[in-house]
Amino acid sequence: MKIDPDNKADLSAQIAKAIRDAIVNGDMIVDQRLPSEAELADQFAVSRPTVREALKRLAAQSLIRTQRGAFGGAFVNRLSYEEAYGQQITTATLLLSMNAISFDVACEARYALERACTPLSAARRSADILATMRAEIHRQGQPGLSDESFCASDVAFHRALVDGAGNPVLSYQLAGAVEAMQPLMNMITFTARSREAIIALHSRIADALEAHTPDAAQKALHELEAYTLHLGRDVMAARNKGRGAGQEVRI
Amino acid sequence: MKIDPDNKADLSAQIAKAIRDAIVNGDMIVDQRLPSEAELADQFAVSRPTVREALKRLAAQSLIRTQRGAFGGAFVNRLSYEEAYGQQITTATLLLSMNAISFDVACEARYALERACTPLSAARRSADILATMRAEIHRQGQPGLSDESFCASDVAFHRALVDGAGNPVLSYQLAGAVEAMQPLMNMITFTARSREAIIALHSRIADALEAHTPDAAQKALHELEAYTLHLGRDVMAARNKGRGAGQEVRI
DNA sequence: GAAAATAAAATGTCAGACAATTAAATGTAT
DNA sequence: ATACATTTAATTGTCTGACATTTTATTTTC
Repeated sequence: MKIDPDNKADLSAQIAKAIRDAIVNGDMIVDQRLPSEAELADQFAVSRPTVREALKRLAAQSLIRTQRGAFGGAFVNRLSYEEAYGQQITTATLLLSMNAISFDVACEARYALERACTPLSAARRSADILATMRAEIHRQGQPGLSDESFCASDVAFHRALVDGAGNPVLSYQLAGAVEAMQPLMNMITFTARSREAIIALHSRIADALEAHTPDAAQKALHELEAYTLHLGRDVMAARNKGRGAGQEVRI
Repeated sequence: MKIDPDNKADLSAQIAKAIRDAIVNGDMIVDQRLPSEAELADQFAVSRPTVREALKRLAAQSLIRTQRGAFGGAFVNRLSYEEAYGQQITTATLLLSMNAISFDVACEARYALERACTPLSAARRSADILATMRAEIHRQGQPGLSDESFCASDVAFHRALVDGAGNPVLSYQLAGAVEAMQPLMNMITFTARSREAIIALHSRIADALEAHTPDAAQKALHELEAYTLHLGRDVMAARNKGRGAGQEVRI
């Protein structure tokens, strides 16, 4: 791992890469202690600040954690689901916000992913998950609920649908997708009219899961996608009126 | 953004968070230049090495890029699909390799995600994608192909299936899932026997996409999942023989 | 034997310097 | 006047050395 060819790229980036490779390849295992900063500086023949920059890069990716004091140091970190969730959401959010993604594409991806979970959720949905969904539906029907709160509840509902599949890997993968698209979806829920229709479809989905009828859930989800797409296009059209723009939108 | 309360956490982490928030919230837009390291050190009332550590953290997440020389500096980076892919794959790989994920759970998640793409792929599959799939199938049938090469080809085939949906957001979301599970899948393709069955199912999937028959593709994918699961369980059983272990496995 | 003081090891932070790189500004020759 | 070379200034990259802070192990003291 100590190799460091004499190319002219950032030393700290090269060192970070060497250590990252060692971790990903399994040469260093979870909770293993890295050499101290001073020792690493020696090994790589660089100064301590350079080593520190490399370590901060790894820390930013949750690959290592550091502990101060005697017998402290940098340790290979076990990447938890929570940390991975967070990174996933940040990355997905930035990807969507920085690149002109058409509403259609984002919407399609979101519902395609959710449909992947629906059969599993219908088979396994726990009483807990169902209760969450019912509670969110009830909340969405409250008069005077702000747009932000409605959207947050919408996200919570869809997350429950995903979590209902009882597969943590799926939940991890989809959390980013669903949460990152919230700002996009926010735009289309500002009328009381659309809320009613959305709530009705949410109820149908919850009913279908409760009845263990995946096809019915799938159908309701498809209708929700079509309705969302329809509303989204209306909003886009209104937005772009007089601007002559296409469907591309910066969220 | 300059605020920095006097809590006792790492200064560089706090500064990184402040800048990251500014970027995520849209206070700083793509390609905008950050103040120079010296200016940031002034603003946050810390030393330049501390600022640099913060910037390296952000660079590790592809949030900024730096340029040397006059009129250089740190700039907000447009997160590209490629960079996001890479991070996704790294994160997913570590998540799976560091946490004891049962083969069943990983397998289920992978095929659930792929099934989400299949209807779209069947509707839109380009000649290009079909050609890729056919080429990979042909490659998989070559005698003397190493296990590693077979697995790489398998991954390429499944990526083509995903990319066939023609939705970059979906491709991004699934790239990590599919690639991260490669090591898991590697274990189950070491017999010539299983290769034949897998190739046959790949062909059926390609045929179904070409014929625009999503149901047939879905059915073949289901069978592939069942077969994969079956093989995987055999491998697990053989592995754990005499160890009295459960199904959990460290990849 | 228990509590307090001490020592040691490590990360966190700072200050100041120099090297390397890059684009703009300036100068020079054709 | 234009093309090319030189200088200059700004900025990141790196180094050295020091001190502060935190944490654990050890030693001392009662």
